[in-house]
Amino acid sequence: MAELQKNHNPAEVEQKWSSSWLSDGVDGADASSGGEPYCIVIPPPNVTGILHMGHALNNTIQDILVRWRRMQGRNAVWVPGTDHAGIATQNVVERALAKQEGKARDDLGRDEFVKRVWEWKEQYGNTITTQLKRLGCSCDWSRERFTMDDGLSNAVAIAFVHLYEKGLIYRGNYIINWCPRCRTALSDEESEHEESEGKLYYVRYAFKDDPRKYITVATTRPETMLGDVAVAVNPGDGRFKELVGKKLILPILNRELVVIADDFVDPAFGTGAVKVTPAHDPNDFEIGRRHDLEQINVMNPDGSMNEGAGLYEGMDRFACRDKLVDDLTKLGVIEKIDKHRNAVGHCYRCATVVEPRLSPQWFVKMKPLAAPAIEAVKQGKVRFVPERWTKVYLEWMENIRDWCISRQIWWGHRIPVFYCDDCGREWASLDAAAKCPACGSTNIRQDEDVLDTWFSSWLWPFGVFGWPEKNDDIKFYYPTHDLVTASEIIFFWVARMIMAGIEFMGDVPFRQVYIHGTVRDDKGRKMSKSLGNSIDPVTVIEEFSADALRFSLMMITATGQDVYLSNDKFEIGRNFATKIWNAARYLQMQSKDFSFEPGEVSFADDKLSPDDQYILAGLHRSIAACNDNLERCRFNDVARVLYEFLWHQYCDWYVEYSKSVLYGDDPAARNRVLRVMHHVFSSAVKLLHPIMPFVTEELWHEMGYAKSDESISRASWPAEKAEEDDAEWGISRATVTYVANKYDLVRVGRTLMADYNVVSSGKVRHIIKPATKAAAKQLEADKASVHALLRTGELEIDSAFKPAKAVPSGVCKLGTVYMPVDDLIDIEVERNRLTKERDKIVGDLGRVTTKLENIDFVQKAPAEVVERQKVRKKELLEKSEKLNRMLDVLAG
RNA sequence: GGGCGAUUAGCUCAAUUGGCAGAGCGCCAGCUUUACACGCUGGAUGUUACAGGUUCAAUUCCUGUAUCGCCCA
Repeated sequence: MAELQKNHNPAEVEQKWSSSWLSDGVDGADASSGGEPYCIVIPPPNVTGILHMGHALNNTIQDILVRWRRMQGRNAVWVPGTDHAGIATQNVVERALAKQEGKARDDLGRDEFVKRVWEWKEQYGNTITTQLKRLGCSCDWSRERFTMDDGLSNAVAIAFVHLYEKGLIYRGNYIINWCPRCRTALSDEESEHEESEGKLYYVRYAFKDDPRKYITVATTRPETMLGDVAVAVNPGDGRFKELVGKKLILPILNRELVVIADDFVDPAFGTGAVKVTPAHDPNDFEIGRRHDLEQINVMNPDGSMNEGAGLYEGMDRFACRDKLVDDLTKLGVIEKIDKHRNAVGHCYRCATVVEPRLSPQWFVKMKPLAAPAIEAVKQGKVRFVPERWTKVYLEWMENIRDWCISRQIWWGHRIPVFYCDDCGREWASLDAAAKCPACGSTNIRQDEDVLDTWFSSWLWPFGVFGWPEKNDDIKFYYPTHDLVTASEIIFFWVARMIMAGIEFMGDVPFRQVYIHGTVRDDKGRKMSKSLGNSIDPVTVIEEFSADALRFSLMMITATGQDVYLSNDKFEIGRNFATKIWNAARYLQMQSKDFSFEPGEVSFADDKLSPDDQYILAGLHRSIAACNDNLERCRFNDVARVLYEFLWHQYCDWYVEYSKSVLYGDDPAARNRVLRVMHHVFSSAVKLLHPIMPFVTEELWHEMGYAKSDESISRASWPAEKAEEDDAEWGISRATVTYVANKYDLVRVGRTLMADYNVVSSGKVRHIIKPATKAAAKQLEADKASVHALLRTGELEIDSAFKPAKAVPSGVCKLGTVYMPVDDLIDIEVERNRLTKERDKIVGDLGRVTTKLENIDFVQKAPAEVVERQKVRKKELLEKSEKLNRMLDVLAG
């Protein structure tokens, strides 16, 4: 064994293993190897993306799951890939084009522009996957997919044609969410509502037959009045009863409007009369259809006013609003302008205010797809963790609306629908036909639009395996097991994948959905570029290490709760890695002439010391706790268990104990302790591997645990042992309890030293007066360990000890600890100390006694709980008596 | 307007089926203890947001209030 370097050098170590894993393909998986499958598909990050903390959290969790399952012996695969992110990517390339060449996409034409996007993707599109590799993600990179690659493009076309022919895809002229900056339609989910302070304008529309009379309508978007065709009132609203059917004159444009009655109108909102603009508002659109009203579009795709807006033509919609309000004021028809809070839709890619716009678009009919997907979740075929998200999912699914899937951009899967300009035939097809299937004309063309990016990602869990091929991979790995994502994506992606899985594969795409929290800054704000409060994971990796980033994230992320991050949090993981490194160094230094091979280790033939038994039992409980918490996606508990075990059980106690043996001269004992240490340490390193892959891999090799250089990620996960199994190695429950009490006793002794400031004098002497004969026997047999742990100059165990004079002392279950310090004792200080402790004990005793005197408690509480209180009372009583006796000595 | 979540030590968070409220960081005191100062030892710190209720027993279950956050309309 070569000696470990004094300090852990994560930058070097992580770089080394990262490339080693990639070149050896240790993370690859293969259906033909059989076994029990375990599969995760990555939520494909945008190809334009760079790693942010949300990704770091999301992918760390997936990596933990997949590494754990792999070590358990499952045939585990994690399929990576990226998403072509239509709008976002097109925006990026358009911006670059404008900046570098001063050109717009129209200057290049469709084919050339798409070519440029591919070039961009080839050059920059691997940024995020490279970063995921630095994070340590054990994806099977040979399976990397892209939503625009041939396989997935084929899947998209097949899915489209299938739904089209089934009548679940239709084209129609409806009000959709339009982003004037991206100049495309968006789905409802892509329009993010944000509450803001707006205004409510009250405008008077005069009657045609009597211009002195008018109806006042209220609107938040006055510019749309240029497209007004009616004014609507509620049919039950007495105020307007006589006015229905009368004609009004629209100010400015002087268009004739009719007053209509429609149930939709809320008499309590505004004035009870609303203007109706069927081409610019979804509700007005519906009213218009019911009343057969004209649809007048007054805006261009870029958000400027068109010729329908009369003299406002060419103005931007917001400039038009100002000017129009100005002009209306001059006309004297603005009654008032109120402040009004309302939620306005914003484009999720560029935050531009979304414009409701009438346009021909493609839609997926969702209700028939949603029904079985609702049923699947209700039947538990897919489980949400935490469970509360089930309700959010069901709520949305039960009120689902049709999905607008066409986008007026060039980067994406082009809609596979063709039109014949001669006979008007429309058909969907996988291949571009040469002529019209109906009339044979060659005067045909393909639809110009592309599909929503989510129309390809909803096929991801089977598309990545080559669907519609029925190959071995898809048969073996589908349905996948866990899906890990954030709550923001439930509607966009999770729900749609469930629908697609059932529709196209006949089964749900995954069994469990783990929804993790959102990463926020330490003030609770979402991390965002514009706020400038993001912490860049790559910087954290460089400053602290990927292991530190991963461990820290897990340590502070409560299940499904949001994470509050600040830079100093990463010290947790860094310090922990260093601690483990040093524990390894110590063990290595002690093992110069000792070799250890992990695997089937048995201590059945050893006479294990109490400390040995305690640490082995602790390991067994920790393995069980890790498994249990991993099963339940309680990753912070996994991290906590390992931190506590390795640091506070193994390092604080066992390593310290080991010094009493390893620096001694009993070769058999040395051998036994080294075997225990290596077994415990190598097992713990394996348990830690899913969270901290790099440092554990390094130690696995450096400590000589790796058989024929095999990666720790392929080592077997430690076998779980129940408490009753401990007996096989002679580990007894009583001894384990004794050791816990011994550590208490040691702490009492150390406190005496700290209180009297004699910690490093080396001259101090401790005397233990055991509480019972059994304790005396145990302590006597275990004296060397107690002596070493206490770090005292001299230790006596004396059942007959009676202090002749005042001696600093402390009490615990195993007995009383005395520390004679001639001349040093300040009787007053000691009396205060003991009195304080005695008072606390007496207080506790009082509470326990009250409880036990309560007949209801004794009768109704479980016997076990009552028994525990009785035991506690006995202990407290003994302790208080001891303390009283010690106080008597002081007084004496 | 509807739904969900949160409120526990100075800070960030735990506390499993209701049964002695814990950890990390920070703070205080002391340590060149032969793996580790990214460390060791010891210590202090709580009206579990508020008001009721159920219960032998409530941080935990129920009702209401307040504040903050998120989602949907």
